[in-house]
Amino acid sequence: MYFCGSKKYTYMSQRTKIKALLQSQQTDIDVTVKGWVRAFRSNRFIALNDGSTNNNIQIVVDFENTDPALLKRITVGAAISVSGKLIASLGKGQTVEVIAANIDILGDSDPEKYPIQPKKHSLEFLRENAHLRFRTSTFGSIFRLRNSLAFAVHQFFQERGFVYLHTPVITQSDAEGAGEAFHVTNFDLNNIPKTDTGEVDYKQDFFGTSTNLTVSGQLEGELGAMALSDIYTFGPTFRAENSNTTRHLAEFWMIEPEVAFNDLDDNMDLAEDMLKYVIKYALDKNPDDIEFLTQRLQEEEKQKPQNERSEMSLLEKLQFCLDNDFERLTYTEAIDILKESTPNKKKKFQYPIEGWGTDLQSEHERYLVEKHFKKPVILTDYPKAIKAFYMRQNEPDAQGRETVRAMDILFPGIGEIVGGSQREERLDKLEQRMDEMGIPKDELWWYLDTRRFGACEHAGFGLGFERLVLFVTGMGNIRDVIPFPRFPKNAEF
RNA sequence: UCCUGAGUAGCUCAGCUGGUUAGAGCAUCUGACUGUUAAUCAGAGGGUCCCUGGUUCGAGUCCAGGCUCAGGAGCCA
Repeated sequence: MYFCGSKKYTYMSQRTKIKALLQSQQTDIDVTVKGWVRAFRSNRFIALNDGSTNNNIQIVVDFENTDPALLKRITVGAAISVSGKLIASLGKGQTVEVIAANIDILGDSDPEKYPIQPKKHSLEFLRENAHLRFRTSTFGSIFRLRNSLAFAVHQFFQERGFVYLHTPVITQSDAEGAGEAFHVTNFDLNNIPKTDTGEVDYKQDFFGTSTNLTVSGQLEGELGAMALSDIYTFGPTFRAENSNTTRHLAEFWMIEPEVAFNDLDDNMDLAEDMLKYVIKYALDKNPDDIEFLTQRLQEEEKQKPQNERSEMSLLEKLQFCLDNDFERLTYTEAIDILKESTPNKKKKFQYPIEGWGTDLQSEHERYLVEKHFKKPVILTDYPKAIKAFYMRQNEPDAQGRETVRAMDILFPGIGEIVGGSQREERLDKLEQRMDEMGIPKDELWWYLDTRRFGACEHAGFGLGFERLVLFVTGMGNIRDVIPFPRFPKNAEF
């Protein structure tokens, strides 16, 4: 426990973290190190890890002069404390090692029962052991990177004077229509109060109304931006969609900046700057983890046929992303490119491009990003009919086609990582659109008030944090980049 | 939710057209060895073949239904 007060507490009693030991310029010094045993070889060499880095420190045990009963308890997964001398390593493979003078077993780990072995495990198996998977090199690296990215997000916005706004997790309506919401209720589900007409009587529920978990903080975010100018949210978001993919979670973290007086171009600049900033931060802060995951991905790609392997390594992909401007084009331009594309002409698309107005399929987005431009792409000005009610309407073009000021950022291997728009600030246009789409205006009276009192141009976007972590770690399944994933048929841990 | 594939030892997997006692590598245990890096060598233990039902003299294998997982699609971030 760490207390603030008149007395000073050291919260790491004489323990040196392994990251610091491995970087130590000094040798022949006495140290104490604590961690979990990753491997114990030849009764002599302990690979010890404490999570401060993906590298282990080697502990050398004088087994001939150590109690055999103690040696038997140095098993994979055990927590131990070692004090001894840090020396330049006598063997190859590491620069320094600790010659153990004293070893304490802090917590035993029964080798017959401990599931994590010093070998390759499948990601599926580790997902079933999510409580222990932090102890593997891969997941250690993933969650250190996730931490760095989260911190970098805050630092990016804080440096620019944004206000971190906490939007509610429990909301009254699913007005945005951004997917199915989870209901929140305090009713006894075996005895739900009904009205005379047989409908659920929400008046008797905790909030006196039907409530659910938030599907987006955007609408509340806009309220903040209409006074604080520049805000962002960063919190959990919930969707009850029955999505079974490598890119969807029922509980995920979303970053949603909302900026007054910004138009769509400003919005795109902000999103691109932010993505580059946080990726650069991760590269600078966690080079060892990126390096490890780069190698992991290379090993994994060796299993694939040649034509499915990616041209760039993970490290190269991240660097490439920093060094190049994202390609910006309109939906209409994208349709023209797709129409003229080889796969479309050769009828290789499962959904051929037939005309203007329908939404792009995953295969089309992948073609644009991975084959045509070979870099991140920002698509703008989508057809009005396929986008949300709050997006600002453009003037119809010469052919009478109606679009809105939307933007989607598409990343290689991930697809849509950011979705955003300039918002419709004109009350009449907004109300008309809500009527057309059947959005209840009375429930959103507070949202419409921002258009009644001091409305102004503004824009924002939503970034799926796990999709960003997917990209930076090079992992293939979104369930592996959040500590305890929530998805259909699974809420374990 | 749809399509495809999978479920066999703690893990990763093999098991052919149904046929005695279901196999391998790694892990574990015992012993040997001791500057190892996925240590090595010898031996041992370890199975509800996902579940339920069916066909058959006989089912890990065939059929039906279900459950779970993976990949792809849809929805989206």
